[in-house]
Amino acid sequence: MSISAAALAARPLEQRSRRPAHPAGVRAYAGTLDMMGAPMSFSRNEEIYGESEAAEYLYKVVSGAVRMYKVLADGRRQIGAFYLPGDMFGFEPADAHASSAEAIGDVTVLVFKRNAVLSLAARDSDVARRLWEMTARELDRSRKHAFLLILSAQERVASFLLEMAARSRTSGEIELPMSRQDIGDYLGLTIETVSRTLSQLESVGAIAVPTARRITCNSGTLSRLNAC
Amino acid sequence: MSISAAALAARPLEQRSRRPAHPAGVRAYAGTLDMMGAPMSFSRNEEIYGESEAAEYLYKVVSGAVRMYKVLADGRRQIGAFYLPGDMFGFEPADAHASSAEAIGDVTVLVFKRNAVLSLAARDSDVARRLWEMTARELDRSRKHAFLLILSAQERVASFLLEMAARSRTSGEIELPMSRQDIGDYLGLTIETVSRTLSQLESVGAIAVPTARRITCNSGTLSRLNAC
DNA sequence: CGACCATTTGATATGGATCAAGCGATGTGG
DNA sequence: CCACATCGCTTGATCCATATCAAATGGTCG
Repeated sequence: MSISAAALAARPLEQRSRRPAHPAGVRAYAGTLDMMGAPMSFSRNEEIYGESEAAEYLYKVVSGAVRMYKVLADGRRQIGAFYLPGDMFGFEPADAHASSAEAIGDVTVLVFKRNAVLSLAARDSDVARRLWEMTARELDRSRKHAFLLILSAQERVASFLLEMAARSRTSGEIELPMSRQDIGDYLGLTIETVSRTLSQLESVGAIAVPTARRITCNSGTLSRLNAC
Repeated sequence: MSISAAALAARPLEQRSRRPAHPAGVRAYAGTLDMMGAPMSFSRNEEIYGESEAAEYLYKVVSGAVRMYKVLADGRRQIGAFYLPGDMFGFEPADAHASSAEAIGDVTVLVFKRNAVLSLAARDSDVARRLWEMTARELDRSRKHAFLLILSAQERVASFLLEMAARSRTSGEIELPMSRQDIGDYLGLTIETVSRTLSQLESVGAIAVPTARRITCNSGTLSRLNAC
């Protein structure tokens, strides 16, 4: 668990924003919101924002993957969501973050001033609508996540794989950006259980695992084990 | 589990709206949104809306309590949220409900046409902001709920009691509107475990349980068992 | 008073956690 | 270029928290 490394990276956002003029992979964006975003990069395990920090920014993933999580006093960690390219994150009902966010691998995001977005939304009802839609979609994801956590280990892992497959829209083959520990902390399982369950799904022919991070899903068989 | 009774009540919303002109407990409301609400009553275990029904309305609880839930094919049920007087519910990112909602006891709600609210929001940025805030608050609740589900039984029950105590703002004494089964389905535990855990919390002096539905909390002691 | 339903309590079973090794890939220094 | 250290993952053995099965208790309503 790279908590200490992350904590180390927790300096004020301003200091970090030595932003390259045109970072790799950032194209010209059309939407009003997208125009405002400043590109910014984070390296593996670097903290993007920390719990109880002021929620000054909204983020949109350009490349890489992000984990949003909370840690309890005794070290238990729950990952509340993974964010993949195209996803926005950083929404908070309050002015302070209730969770932390870290780069899983190297990550590029677009950063938006929360206040700027909010005041823009106050004037432009279209922006307001999009803001609401994104929050509502996030709510939907969160509810689905909560729903996962009452299922059996096999159902949780199957649902997770189906979710990732759907989101990375490379039907079949998925390249997991996160470790088994991350998966476990997202699903409320230990790494051992995640690993065993994957092996079991493989032996049943629901998936193939050519390398640890690459999984080929048999969506039909997986869905049948899924219970949702 | 009153599933069959609920299913029985699943007739179109229009048919149900033999609304009394001035149902008990409905005061005059000031806000723009509140002005538009039509009061409506539901009796114990009556369905308010069903999964995959069109999400045509938003609701605000006036009196009573509501459970929002999903049921799996094999009968497992998860309650995603409880709504108490003052809470709004029925927000959905899509046009169809992803869950069902039922009256726990007798309930009075105000009903709002979703389209009317949305088009009002498109014109009035203040309404739009309130809509967004409510959705964001709901998101926050959902995340907290997901977080609950990775804790131990004792931590879940303690958190639940603290949440209910905070929401019913009658510090100390809480009157639970829901059954042990409801609590279990909300916390991802069986009724037996809920019951045992309450007994145990009582024996430790963290709570008193004069009657099954009435619980006196020792917030200090409870928080210490809470881990959050 | 009696029937019914919700809740509590007890006995046992089990899925996943924990503890403990082993394995394979990746990277580093000699 | 290879030996070795490291790290992430897998597999095995055992334990424990909670589920399940079963029965007793209590509260409510006819």
